[in-house]
Amino acid sequence: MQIYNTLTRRKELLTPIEPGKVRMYVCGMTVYDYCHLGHARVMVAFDVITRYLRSRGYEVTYVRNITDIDDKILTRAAENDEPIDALTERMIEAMHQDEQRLGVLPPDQEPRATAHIEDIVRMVQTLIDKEYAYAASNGDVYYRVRRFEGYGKLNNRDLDDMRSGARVEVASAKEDPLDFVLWKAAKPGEVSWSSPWGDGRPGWHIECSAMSTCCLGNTFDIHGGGPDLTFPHHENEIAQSEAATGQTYAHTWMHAGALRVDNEKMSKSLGNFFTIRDVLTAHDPEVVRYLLVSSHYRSPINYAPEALDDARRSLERFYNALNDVEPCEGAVDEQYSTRFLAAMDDDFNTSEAMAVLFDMARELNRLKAEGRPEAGALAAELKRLADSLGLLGRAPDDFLKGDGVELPLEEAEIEAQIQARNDARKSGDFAEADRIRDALADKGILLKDSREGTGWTLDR
RNA sequence: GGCUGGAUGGCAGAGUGGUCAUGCAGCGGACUGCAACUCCGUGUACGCCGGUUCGAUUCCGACUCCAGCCUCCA
Repeated sequence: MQIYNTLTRRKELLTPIEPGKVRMYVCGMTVYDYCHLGHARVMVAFDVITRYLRSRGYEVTYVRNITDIDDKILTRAAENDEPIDALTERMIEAMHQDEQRLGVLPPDQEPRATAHIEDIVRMVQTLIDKEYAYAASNGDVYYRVRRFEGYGKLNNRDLDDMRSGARVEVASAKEDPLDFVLWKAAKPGEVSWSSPWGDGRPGWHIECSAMSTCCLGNTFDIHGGGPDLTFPHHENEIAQSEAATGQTYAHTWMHAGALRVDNEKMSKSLGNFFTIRDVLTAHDPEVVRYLLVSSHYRSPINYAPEALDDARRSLERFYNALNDVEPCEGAVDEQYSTRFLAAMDDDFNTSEAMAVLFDMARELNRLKAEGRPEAGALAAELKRLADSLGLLGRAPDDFLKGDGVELPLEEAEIEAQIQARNDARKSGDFAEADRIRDALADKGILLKDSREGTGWTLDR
């Protein structure tokens, strides 16, 4: 199993600290708003990674945090005139719904920053004791970046290069402009926790260091996140954790590619984002997931409605192939799983893995056409492999007939029309038969004649 | 300016030093009453200029362009 490591900028063999076990931490959401497709991409990417590693026999402990205290949360709660807890609970629940609809399995642990204040304070104190941090005159505690030798190693960045670009903060209490905040002093009336340095709240980076260490130990196997977290967030995490523990923080750093719109990153600050829930009102969740899985996790994906149409047509191909086959036990040509595993073992190459699945679908269609009994075993194998990508888990009919989407006609009415058309066909009245078919097609019901009879699918 | 990636056929998107990615769309054929589904067949694709090589889309160098990070962002 090879994985691309952002830290070393090359693929490396996965060698878990504890044989057979993988401990993974992924930076999660700041819960002040609904998740957008960029978030979906990260969730799905690490969901596939987790599913696949498990299917390969690894015992994975997947931790993804929730940032439930932060400036943006305070601002939004104030704007809404809503208690902070109410806002964050609402958004967490929405996030769980979104995930669940996208077929993302819950992480094993979902620590919240506000539940780990003690751990955070303890880590800040350790950093102060080791002189990697200092309490400033304004009540903030800062990390002394220049004291940490390895600073910049994740991003291959030189401190002096950064310095020229760093903004000069007006009246800063920092010793050095590069220093970043570990603990923020509370302004009057703000939500706060008490600490040796006065009332305040944690800085953003420290919570991840504290919670990951807390849940997974000083050193763990994989640390992941979105593409925009490499700097400064992950760089700062390394500085905090390695200074505090004196040990390597994470072995492998994994970053998902950006989700773009019109060739620009989808992000809240650019305001060009689509929320997951909005997209799901018009598109089947599995179609959205398919779009996210069909590209390699590190490549950028350009979001466009046409891309979703393509994704839907591709899934239709799979479900058409799986339709009218009862999956069952049986021998299957091993080349499929061999190729699939080889692709996935190479840094989770889902695109290549999908190509194998399409080959299986073609073969399945052939077997079906010939009425061969091996079709059932091949269908089962196709579903089994696709399951490690979180795809093709439904009954084909559910997907092809809309699954929950409101139908333009009652099912019984559709069946009645099909019966009427078949009667017309039998009596040679093809004009009437075609009229019925066209009328149904106008409503989005597409008919398919086969040896077994006439079926239908919903055209979305 | 610094640091990362990237540029592949109509579109999306893998990959490889010399025979097929794959999907969608298109075209031809089969099946069908006609369609749909499906099957078979089908495409002078690898940004530009040099270099290495018997041979480069694939390796090396320059160039152009695109994106991300350098500020909160997944």
